[in-house]
Amino acid sequence: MYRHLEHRLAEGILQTLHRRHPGVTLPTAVIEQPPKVELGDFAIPTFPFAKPLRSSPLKIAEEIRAEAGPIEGVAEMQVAPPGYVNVKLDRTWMAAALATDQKPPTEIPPGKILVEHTSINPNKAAHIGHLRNAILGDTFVRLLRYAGREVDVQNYIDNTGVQVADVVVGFTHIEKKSGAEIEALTRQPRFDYYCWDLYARVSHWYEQDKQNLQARLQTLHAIEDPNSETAAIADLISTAVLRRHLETMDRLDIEYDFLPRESEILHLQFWDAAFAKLKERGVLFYETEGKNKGCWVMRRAGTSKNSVGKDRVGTGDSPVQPGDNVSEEDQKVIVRSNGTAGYVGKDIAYHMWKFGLLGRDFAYRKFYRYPNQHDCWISTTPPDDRNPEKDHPHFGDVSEIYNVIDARQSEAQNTVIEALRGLGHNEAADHYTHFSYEMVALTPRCAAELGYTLSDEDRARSYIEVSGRKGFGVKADDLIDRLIDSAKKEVDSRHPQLTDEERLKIATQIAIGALRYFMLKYTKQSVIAFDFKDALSFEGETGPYAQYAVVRATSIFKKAGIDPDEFSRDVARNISPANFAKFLTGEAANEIWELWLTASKTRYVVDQCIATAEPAHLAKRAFQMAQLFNAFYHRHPILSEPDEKRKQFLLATVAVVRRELIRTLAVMGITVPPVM
RNA sequence: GGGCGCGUAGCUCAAACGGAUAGAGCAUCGGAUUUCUAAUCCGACGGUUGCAGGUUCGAGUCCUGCCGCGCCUACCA
Repeated sequence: MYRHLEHRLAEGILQTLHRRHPGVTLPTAVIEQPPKVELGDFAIPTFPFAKPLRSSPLKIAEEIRAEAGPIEGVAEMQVAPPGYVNVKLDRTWMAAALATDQKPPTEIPPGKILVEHTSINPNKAAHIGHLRNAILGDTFVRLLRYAGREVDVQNYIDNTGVQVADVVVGFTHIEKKSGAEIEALTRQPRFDYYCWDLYARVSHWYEQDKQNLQARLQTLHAIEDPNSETAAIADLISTAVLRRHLETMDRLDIEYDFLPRESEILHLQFWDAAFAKLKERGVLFYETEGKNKGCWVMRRAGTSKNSVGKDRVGTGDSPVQPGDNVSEEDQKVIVRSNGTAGYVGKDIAYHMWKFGLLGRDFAYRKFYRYPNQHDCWISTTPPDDRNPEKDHPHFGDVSEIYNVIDARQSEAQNTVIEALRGLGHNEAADHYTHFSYEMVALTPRCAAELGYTLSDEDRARSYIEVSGRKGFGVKADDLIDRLIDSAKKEVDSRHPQLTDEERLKIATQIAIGALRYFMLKYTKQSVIAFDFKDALSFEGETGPYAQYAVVRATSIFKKAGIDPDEFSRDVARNISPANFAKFLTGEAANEIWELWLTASKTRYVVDQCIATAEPAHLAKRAFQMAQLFNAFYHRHPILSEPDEKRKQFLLATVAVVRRELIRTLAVMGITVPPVM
């Protein structure tokens, strides 16, 4: 509702100015929020209009105030020096709209959006860094869906790369296990933990004797032949670990629609199709000398087109031609001299498929069914898989994509975008968003707590990077377990009358709320220095704080014997919102009005999060709303309120805030327990 | 060397598009409940937004230079 009024206001202002000053080109009106509610609900700085209108900001503000006709929902405008128009909403009108949950119609842009997130190498357990990725990605999916967009969620599985090969080496060369023995192990609970340790041992084994790296090369090569015993073992392991990852993420209510695998990108010759087009358009060129001799290379994204070429200095943006002078260090090898495509090459092919530009498709089968009966599909290769399903959803061929991938890969991501551009797919490139975020590292204290010995240098750092290769990090399931244990202790002591099952369910909701909030409260570009003390906190700016506010709101209704949703419907039907007027006017009402105003901004903040690709705004908002509510709760006893009309008004306030807070938390993937 | 990012209170972080007195949480100290459960609330303390210039009516935000830190810069993925 707030967002709707903002648009209406911006238009009204511009119309007024255009009417008064025909023919003058004006910048779009900036609508801001005044620093304090007393000042108003919207603020329009008039400074930007001063120059084009050759007038003073104050005069323009006065002009807007006097000349703008009535705007529905707006009660009054005030001029504030040095140059603002402060706009006050018609509080009663607004409250009526909110209490009855009116949603102005919105235009939903056409086209499907594909969000790729998680994409963990299926060779070891997920760790806290992967949690950040999945929680950011899943929340972004929920944001888009809240805004009415159609979204496919994909989790890319690199099941044929070095990392999987390394664990295969661990099983076959270090542990010397047979296929049958490995299969038995995959049935163990938390097989991914087993791989976590083994992966670290393999890295150590390589370091001990460089000769051991031969095993990696052989294994990597063998995996590419789908009929080999090694490929079968790799598939066994990666599939089992993948299943574990899905289970881990399922604990956090994170679901996927489709799991494209690298094995299919290889077997279905996606790369060949892409390679042909890339050569044809001159995006790739064959290097005939230097260290990249014999490779097909591409200009690295972000390197200047005319910084190196001897005869091309200053010639502008002519396209790269085969044999063009791109210095060695500006070259990105896409196809190795042995003819195999590297990671970026396969990624280009995959992204052409995402946009429906490749002319090929995966085969599909069902892989994982969630408790809510939602199916997650996986890619498959027809000759090997005799029963790919004919009746599958249509994946790919989308109009916009978001790739949740950490900041370290931004260059690779930009190279894929440049390749699309080079192929002439500017439209696709423009709708390709690298949803970049920083890593989760450990505080030195946390690292020490985990039993790692630190150098003096490490101790002085503010954070230390985790390393899957070294087995250094906090595993996702371990963290979730600890959070649940910790929450369970609190619930046990607070609600001994509940059954253990009930208490565990509540503890789980609290744990997930704490974890998801923790991962969302930092902006993406901030490195999270992880510490158990912060992550296990349930007080202050945390998920449980916001959950608790909702529980309080619910308990008021419970005590009164009223169903909050039913109450809201009754407000819509029976109670004239005009009754609210006297409780919403005047200085004393500002504090409660602020609560209503905040509650009106859900959609506004959702749009802001999407526009900036930053879910942290939403977490901030949930906390602010909970904070305002807790203060309100403390200040205004509701059930004991003697004035019946005022009591109804206060209850309506609680109902609206509760509803919007539940919605906001739901977009973050956080549910609210019945009691806390 | 080049590319990207960061530097804000003791600590961890906010402040979309340049806007009114730079805000939270934690920590520290002091207070609040016979009430709809205190996982709560109120208050105090805490700032030359790394440094120096510039643009602007206005800069934490934009530009230039410098200092410090991180990541990327593999025929790995």
